[in-house]
Amino acid sequence: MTPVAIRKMERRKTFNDYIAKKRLKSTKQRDIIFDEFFGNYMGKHVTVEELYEDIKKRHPFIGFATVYRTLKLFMECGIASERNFGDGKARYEPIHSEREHHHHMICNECGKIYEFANIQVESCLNQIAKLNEFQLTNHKLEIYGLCSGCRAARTA
Amino acid sequence: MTPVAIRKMERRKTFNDYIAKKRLKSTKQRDIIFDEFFGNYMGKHVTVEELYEDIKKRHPFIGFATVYRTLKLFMECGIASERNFGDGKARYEPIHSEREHHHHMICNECGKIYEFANIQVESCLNQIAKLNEFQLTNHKLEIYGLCSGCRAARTA
DNA sequence: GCGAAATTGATTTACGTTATCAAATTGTAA
DNA sequence: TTACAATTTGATAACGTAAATCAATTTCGC
Repeated sequence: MTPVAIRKMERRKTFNDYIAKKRLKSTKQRDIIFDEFFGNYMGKHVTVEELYEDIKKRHPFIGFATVYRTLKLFMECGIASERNFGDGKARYEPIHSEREHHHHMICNECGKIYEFANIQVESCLNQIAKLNEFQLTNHKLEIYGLCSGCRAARTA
Repeated sequence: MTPVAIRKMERRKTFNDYIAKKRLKSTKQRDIIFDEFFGNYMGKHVTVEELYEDIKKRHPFIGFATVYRTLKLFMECGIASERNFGDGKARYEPIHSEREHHHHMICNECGKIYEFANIQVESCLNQIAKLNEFQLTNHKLEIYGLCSGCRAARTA
């Protein structure tokens, strides 16, 4: 089994446990949305609309509101994260692992989103939180600027 | 003159220069919004509505759209920054100084916003940008969690 | 299978932000 | 100062995302 498949199984367990704990119900819509989201969007940043359009191809009976609600559910149980890069649309991303937090560099010119992770930053933040007696649950770090490609294009 | 007053004057000059460079016009509405924003909201994070309501008390003739547009103008010339803490409303903040970048800790319980600055984080980010050939223009860092007060209240 | 509770999906509603446009204001050049 | 072009204003409409609504359907414990 590939690492991605294992990760998907882990998320599935977390989701099922959450459903059970909260006395929610397991439905085929939630299964479909889960499969689509964790099958095709690992490492991606998808808007609700994009995900909805994608799912509709194979499952035309699924409603827009259900996709919305299910993504919120994924967030609640901690298997997805929401990001906002300033274009007005929320973007959702399956969480890879609890340990490895990563961040984003967004190019102001072409809009491409690059990911990076940095241990130093993480330990800095933990120190800061500790110093301020703040119990850290999550954090977001975004760098805006010009990617190497657009920079080259500009000077050309 | 207080440091805050000096800073306000510096921002004023930046704004005037920007107006002149772009061949825009100096209006009494812009003056009023500038005074209010840089007079009462240094170190605060104000929504457009809050600022509008505040201004309306003394200047009932000012329009909502004008406040919006003027804040965008402040952003364009780099004397204000826009933040989004996940409640759907954009918040604006006068920029203290070009050098000292600061960040935010947001309590998930009481919603209070705490500020912090950290040189180590800044240098980390500069390194990361350099490594990825990314030309950094600005960045946002937000820590979400539980502040010490709410943590104490929860265990009590 | 029964029934309470949750979910769905189509739709409406809410809300923050942006666009529109006629009227007013500003800056400039004569 | 006057005239004129360009910008700005303010009220309102339009827009787009997210949330709320609600009857019909589905799930799940009994």
